[in-house]
Amino acid sequence: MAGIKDVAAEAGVSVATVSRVLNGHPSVSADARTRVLAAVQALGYRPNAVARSLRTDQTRTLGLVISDVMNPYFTELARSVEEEARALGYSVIIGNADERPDLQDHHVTTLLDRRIDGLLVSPTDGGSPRMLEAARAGTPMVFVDRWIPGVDVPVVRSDGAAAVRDLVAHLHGLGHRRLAIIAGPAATTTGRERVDAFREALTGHGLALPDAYIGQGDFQAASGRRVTEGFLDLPEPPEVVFAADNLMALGALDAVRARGLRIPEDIALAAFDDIPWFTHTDPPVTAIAQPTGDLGRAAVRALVDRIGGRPGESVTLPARLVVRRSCGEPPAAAAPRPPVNQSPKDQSPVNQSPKDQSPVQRSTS
Amino acid sequence: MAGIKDVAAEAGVSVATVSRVLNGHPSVSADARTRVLAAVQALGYRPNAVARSLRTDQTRTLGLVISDVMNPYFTELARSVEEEARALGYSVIIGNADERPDLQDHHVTTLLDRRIDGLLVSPTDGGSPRMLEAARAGTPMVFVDRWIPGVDVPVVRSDGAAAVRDLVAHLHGLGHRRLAIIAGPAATTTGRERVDAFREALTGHGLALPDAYIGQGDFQAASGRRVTEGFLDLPEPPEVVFAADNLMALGALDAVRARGLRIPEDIALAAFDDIPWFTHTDPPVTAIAQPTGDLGRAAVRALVDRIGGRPGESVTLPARLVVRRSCGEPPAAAAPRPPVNQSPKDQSPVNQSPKDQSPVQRSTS
DNA sequence: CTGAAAGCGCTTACAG
DNA sequence: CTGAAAGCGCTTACAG
Repeated sequence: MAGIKDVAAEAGVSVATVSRVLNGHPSVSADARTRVLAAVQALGYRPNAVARSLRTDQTRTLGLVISDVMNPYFTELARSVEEEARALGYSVIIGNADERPDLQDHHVTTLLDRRIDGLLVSPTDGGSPRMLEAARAGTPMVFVDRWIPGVDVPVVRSDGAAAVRDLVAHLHGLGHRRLAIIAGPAATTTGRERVDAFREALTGHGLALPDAYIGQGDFQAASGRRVTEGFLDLPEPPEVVFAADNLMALGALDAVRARGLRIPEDIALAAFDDIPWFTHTDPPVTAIAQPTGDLGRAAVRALVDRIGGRPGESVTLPARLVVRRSCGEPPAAAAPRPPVNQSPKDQSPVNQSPKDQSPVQRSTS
Repeated sequence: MAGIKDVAAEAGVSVATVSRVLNGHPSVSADARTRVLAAVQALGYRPNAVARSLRTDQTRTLGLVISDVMNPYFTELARSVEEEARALGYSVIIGNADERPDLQDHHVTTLLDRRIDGLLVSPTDGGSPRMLEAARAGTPMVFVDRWIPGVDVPVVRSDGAAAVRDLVAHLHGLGHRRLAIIAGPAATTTGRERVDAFREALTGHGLALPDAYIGQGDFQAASGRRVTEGFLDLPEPPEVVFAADNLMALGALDAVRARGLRIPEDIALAAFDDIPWFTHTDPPVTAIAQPTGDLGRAAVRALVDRIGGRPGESVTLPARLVVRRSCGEPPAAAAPRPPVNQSPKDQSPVNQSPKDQSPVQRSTS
């Protein structure tokens, strides 16, 4: 593979000059520039990014550590992150923690060893050692989706509280009174917040959230199934199961189906995180949709700001309720608060435009 | 950040000695080793992978260029690739081509600039310039899922011909005679092969595949929708639509639903590539499942072999038919050839073990 | 067993 | 505008 020396020789200049034209340095004669460019072309020369990184101390690479690639929500997040990063001249290396703190640490370590310029993390837990260390050491970093309280890093996330209130109002309007939740890990902010938002919304309607109606899941399908089975075994099973993510909703569907029960007649189901397939499940699943693409893009911009020494903006975007049929047919008129996006067509999200929504709330970290 | 010099100073040895203990070189005194290790510990030293790569000319990194991350099939493939790579001491950088040759080339270029040790590709097309160039230049490379004829690189893929025959037999047994296919891009091997296999299977039953029943899709949901609408507009619409991937099947579901038609009563649907959600769609979708995890792992092993100078084994694994209800209720007994995996429970794949299946056919490239 | 030194492929002050 | 030279953080023959 041709190196910079070969190009210099071919062009009849020094490697310094080659480097200058390659990096757009102004002081190069037109003649030299032409010859260098020709040589580059002739040899098919491509600069060695490893050597350049060592010298310049920057890799133009971002690390993204997510909790679970198999979760469509994170897949979409990863996709939008890569897009925005590419637009800004960065590559991204994805590390999949699979909801395991040890794997998360493995990826953080590997990424840091490779001297990535900045780190985007959706923490699996309260903070694995290496991750906390990275934050303390001043590595440019921003949290997406999930974050760790007390760590001074910008947070880009969505606030589902209003949507959860809409959901509970919708359920209450449908006559449901015994509502249960499949919670995510308490070690995650999203795990906690969604339960809190749900509980508060219930309180608003004079309803309680008994411990028996809080099932501990781990954001994976199997746990959704297990928890739902537990709910169904209760002397007084809930009328509604709200899964805190889409994979646990899949598990809940598995469990309900295995018992031969019908949704929503026998039990209603709703989920946090919307996905295209929810339009086509039996029945279509009522869900809370996040502006995932916007989150990914905002997170990259915040991180690139930090890398550039600027403050880096924390962003909170609203989620929204998408009503479908899994909680029961809403009465023709008179919903307590008009549910959003309840079009009869209800097109699958895959066909929609990528610009999800606009921010509702912003604050500088 | 502490460098090797700091460690050397702290331990009272030369950097050469530090390097030796870090790399497990045998000729180091026990005493020196102890002191170095203590210094490493004390300083929290981590070797700079960039510098090491420059020196050793290897990055311990694999590049994976896939056609579409948002496709659950490729997500799973990427996951298994990363797992196996990690087990073998490699990191992987994923490039998402989004079915665009120009983006594919962008990622190949970026990956090569970073001097990855080997490249795993599922080509989007007949071969973008930079990719062909990489193959010609002798970059260790292997194709997964899709490949390019005439390029001398090991291929790890699955053969769906037998499963497609099973599918057609199943459909024929159900009384269907007008069968249509939503094809993938003709520039991809999987795009072509699935149509060919379908046509041949039809011929086996004395059925033809008229041009009007071959819709040109691009493996994306929108194309599945568009093609299906075209089918439904035909004077004599097909009785069955077979989508060549799961995203186009999603689009087909959208289209059928928008027309207010029922599956399988009004039109039957089957898909290539199985996903957990197919169990819960309305109705559950009959699909052809690939041993995705096995493919990813075999591909990594083949690539690591090539990197190590060994030949690198091409592998072909069989896909299998999973019968559900989207093509009609099979007659209680007497299926023409017993469809595989038609358990009444039909558990969602998410709960199954990761070891998919064993190879049926192997050949050394 | 150990250290001084060269060198991986670049970039960038420093002179001229 | 241009080139010689230093140096980024490592690894590895080469002497000793």
